[in-house]
Amino acid sequence: MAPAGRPKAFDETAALEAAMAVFWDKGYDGTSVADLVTAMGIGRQSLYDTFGGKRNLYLRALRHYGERAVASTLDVLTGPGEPIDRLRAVFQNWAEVQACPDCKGCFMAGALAQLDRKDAEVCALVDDLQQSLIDAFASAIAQAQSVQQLRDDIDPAEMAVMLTAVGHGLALAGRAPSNGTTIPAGVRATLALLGIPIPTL
Amino acid sequence: MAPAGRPKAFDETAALEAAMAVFWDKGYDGTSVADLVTAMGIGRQSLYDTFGGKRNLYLRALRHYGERAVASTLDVLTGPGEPIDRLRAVFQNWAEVQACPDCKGCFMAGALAQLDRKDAEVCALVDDLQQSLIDAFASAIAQAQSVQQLRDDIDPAEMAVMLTAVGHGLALAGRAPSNGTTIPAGVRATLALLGIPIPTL
DNA sequence: CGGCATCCAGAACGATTGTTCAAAAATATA
DNA sequence: TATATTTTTGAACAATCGTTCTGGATGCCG
Repeated sequence: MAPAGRPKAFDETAALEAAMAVFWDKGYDGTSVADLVTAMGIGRQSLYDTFGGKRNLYLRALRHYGERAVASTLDVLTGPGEPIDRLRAVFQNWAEVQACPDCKGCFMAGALAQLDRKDAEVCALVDDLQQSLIDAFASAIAQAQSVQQLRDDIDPAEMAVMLTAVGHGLALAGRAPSNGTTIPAGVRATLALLGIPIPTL
Repeated sequence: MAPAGRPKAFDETAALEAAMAVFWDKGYDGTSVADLVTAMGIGRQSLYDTFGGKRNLYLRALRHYGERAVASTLDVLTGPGEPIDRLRAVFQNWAEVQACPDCKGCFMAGALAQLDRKDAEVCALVDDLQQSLIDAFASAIAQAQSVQQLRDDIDPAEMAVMLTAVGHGLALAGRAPSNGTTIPAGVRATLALLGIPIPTL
């Protein structure tokens, strides 16, 4: 049953994504609630009623990012197609996303770097996302190895850790102004090192 | 000629390193000048007289980090010994440093992630440090390739970008609580992928 | 219609921020 | 000793922060 009263005049997830964009761009401490309300296009009171304050809003934005961006690469890794093609697709996608001039890196990586490590809630959330990424990588790697598409002298779990580290490192480099040339170079070297043929990048 | 007057009662570089530790741990926005003066053990006025405020102090801490930590791995990369041994030494050193329980990752990586990208001064400083790291890696890689210690089918510059990305990614992961197992795993996979034999890690 | 839930605008809250001012105490050089 | 410079302590600055309160307008439900 719908509650009696005036319905929300704004799309909650749209507002959440707007907030995520601001946090993504300026970091947690760098964004004020004034920035948020103008970017989200809602009143300050609505922000507190709906999201419960700045910190809760940030946590929701982080979860939303996990359900969107992380889940999308998760889908690619566990999707159909040859396992080696899925691995290549992930890195190619990352290269495209991160090399754009106004790229802001990875929201999760930024959260990992700038948030208080003693904040248990954020640490747990980020750890979960990162672990699910590593697991998906590991299983795709194991599949590729089992069909002789990838050298099998390296433990899939350890290789998965390394590949996510590459992703995070490139996402960090994506914040620098010179990302247009460094990101594709890093992706190219990674794929070459894995023995994955590259069409053109 | 020494200036007439009461000499400084504190060691300037020691205070700078204390400030760097705080910035390193809590980030720029996360540290207040009150945190700084207590950690540095000096008066608030002395901080402004000697370092010229919070922002200048942060810039000096960043430069100091560049002259210490970055320069030390630079020395290893360009130092004596077989080129492949120097590459391995760098990663082993990183693994040791980052896997300790209270590791704070890489100061430069943190600066890259949390500082305003529009801050030209910080961007230029970090870019310089990163580029010098990449260059040192590239030349060590090229040397290793020229003596058949490393596969030579990959461009040294691109491989260097990838390796620094791995370093930054692992430094980011080093901030997470589970760094004790993930960091050595990532380093192991990286060295194995390069075909560098690993003693025991 | 009448109550309820939401919206917006704006003022105000206390707390903390980075920074500066002021005066007394300390120690070097001349 | 006298002068100059720095140190320390403590107070105060204006600005911004996240948050809450107030009031009035709006629209769905029963």
